[in-house]
Parts: sequence; structure tokens; C-alpha cells
Amino acid sequence: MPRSFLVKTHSSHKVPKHRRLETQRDIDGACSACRGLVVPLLLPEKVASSTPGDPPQPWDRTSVIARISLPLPRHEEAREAPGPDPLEVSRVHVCASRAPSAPLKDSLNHLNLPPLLVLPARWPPTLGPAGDPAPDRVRGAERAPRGPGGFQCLHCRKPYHTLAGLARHRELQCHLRAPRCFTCKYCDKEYSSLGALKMHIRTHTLPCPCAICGKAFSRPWLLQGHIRTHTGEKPYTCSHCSRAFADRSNLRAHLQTHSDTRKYQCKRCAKTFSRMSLLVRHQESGCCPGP
DNA sequence: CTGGGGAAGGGGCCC
DNA sequence: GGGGCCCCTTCCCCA
Repeated sequence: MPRSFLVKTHSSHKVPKHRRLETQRDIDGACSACRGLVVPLLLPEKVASSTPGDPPQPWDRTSVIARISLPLPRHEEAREAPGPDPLEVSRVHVCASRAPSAPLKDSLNHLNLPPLLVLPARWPPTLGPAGDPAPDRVRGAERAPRGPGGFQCLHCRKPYHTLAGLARHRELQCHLRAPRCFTCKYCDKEYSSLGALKMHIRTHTLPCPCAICGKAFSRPWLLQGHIRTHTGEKPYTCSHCSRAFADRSNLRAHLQTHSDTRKYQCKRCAKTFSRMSLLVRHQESGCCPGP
């Protein structure tokens, strides 16, 4: 039976590696479009940490992104007039310019943290104890000409006398010129370019059907690989044992079985594995039960 | 429980 | 911007 007919079950703790990386990147880099408005601060660990016994919290780190509650514009998604492709793009996220493929669901947004602090141009250029270097955009704010009242939009440099004025400006005008994110209407994943979104949407529309069995794929080369399962073609041959494979990645995994060095090692029992999935399965099977 | 093969998903990169 | 390809990863199955 083809795997595609099986129901995909995701265990909650299993997250694709690339997604974990993106999540980490989001946490470390916050929102790139609004980076200048997010101030990394060093907080004392005893302050930042949650109480013992609590599950680890995102802010249980020495370096965190401080979030201060102020009556200021939040990162909000705004419904807009039809975007570049009204058939495919259902919403436009106006605040962020993210790395391609970074789903916002996995970003800080899901942490339910307070709104971000919007800094005036006069914000002190040096922050944090121990002489930590100030964030880039804080340095940028230092260089930027100041408004008459000391508040200035870092995006368009308009001066404002009051913080509320600046906030209103960012809410109503300036953010509209910020880079957009394009949201998939099928799953709400967001992308910084229309091309990346269209590529993703193919995983929903599956425009490449197999003429033999009818199974559909998102991309032609995926279909090509699938057709090999019908034809039996195996163009990738192992140079060690002459075994052939239909998929290059499977050949690569196979080559690991010829290798003396196993890349993946259990940190507790030091046992090594040729594939990460084997290591994960080893750890999940209770090899090394936790304390 | 472990090792390995088969099939497939999906993002990134390059042309 | 789109297509092809690469690479990594996951999931399932079987020995």
C-alpha cells in the first residue's frame, strides 16, 4: 500500500529539524521588519526564569527579548484589499519581513507574549549590563536625526512630538510600506515572497498526477520519483555493493551503512547510529530513561 | 529493539 | 518568477 494512503500521524514532540531551526531563528532574530523596535535585554536569570517545577519557558534564557506592555500598536494582521494574487493569497501580514519559508505559527507569535516596545529615537544607545553591545537598530536610532519632540519613526524618519503620535503613525501609515508576508489560504503558513507561497500552495493543490495510479504530487520531480516505483528504474547505484536505488537520498542513507563512522551518537549511552531517525527511535524506546 | 530500505514531503539554490 | 534539482528529513515497513 502506498504510504500516501496512510494517515499521517505527528507526535507532538516530533518537529522537523528545519522547523526547529526556523523556530530558533525566529526567537533569536525576532521580526526582521521590526527589529529596530525590539530591544534585546539581559535580564537576571532569577528574574527571567519561571518558578522551579514549571515547564521551561521561552524566557528562561539569559538573553531574552524584552516585551513591555504599552498601549502601542501591536503586531496585527490586517485584512487588506485583494493582494497580488487574490485567488491564492488570502491575507497579508503587514508587519514582518521574514526569511522565506519561516512559518509564523512557529515564531514568537504563538508564545502569547505582551506587545513589543516601540522605541523613540532618543532611546539610549547602550543597553544592558556588563557593557553589552547595543543592538544594531538601537545604534541606528542613535544615528538617526531626532524629531522635534524626540520621537521619530525609524522606518520613514518622520518626527513626532509624542510617543502616541509615533504610535498612531506606525499603526495607520508607515507600516503599510513595510515588507509584506503572504499567507497560504489553506493552512495559514506565511511567506515573505509570492513565489515561495506559490511553491507551498502546490503542496495543497498537487498539480502533478501520476498517469498510472492517479496519485498526485506537488512537483514534477516528485512525480518522476514516484513513477520509478512503477517502472522499477533505479538509476542510483552504490559503488561499494552495486545495489541500486531509485532515490539519491536513499542511496546516500545506504552509503552510511558502508561507513565506519556513525554520525549520530546517544549522549547518554554513547551508542552510535547511522541515521538520526535511528537515534531518535533509540532514545524514544527508553534506552536512557530520564532522572 | 535495531538496522536498513522504500517512498515521499518540503525548503533552498541555481539557472 | 518558474522549473529543475539538491539536500535533508520523516514515516512506514520488514528482517
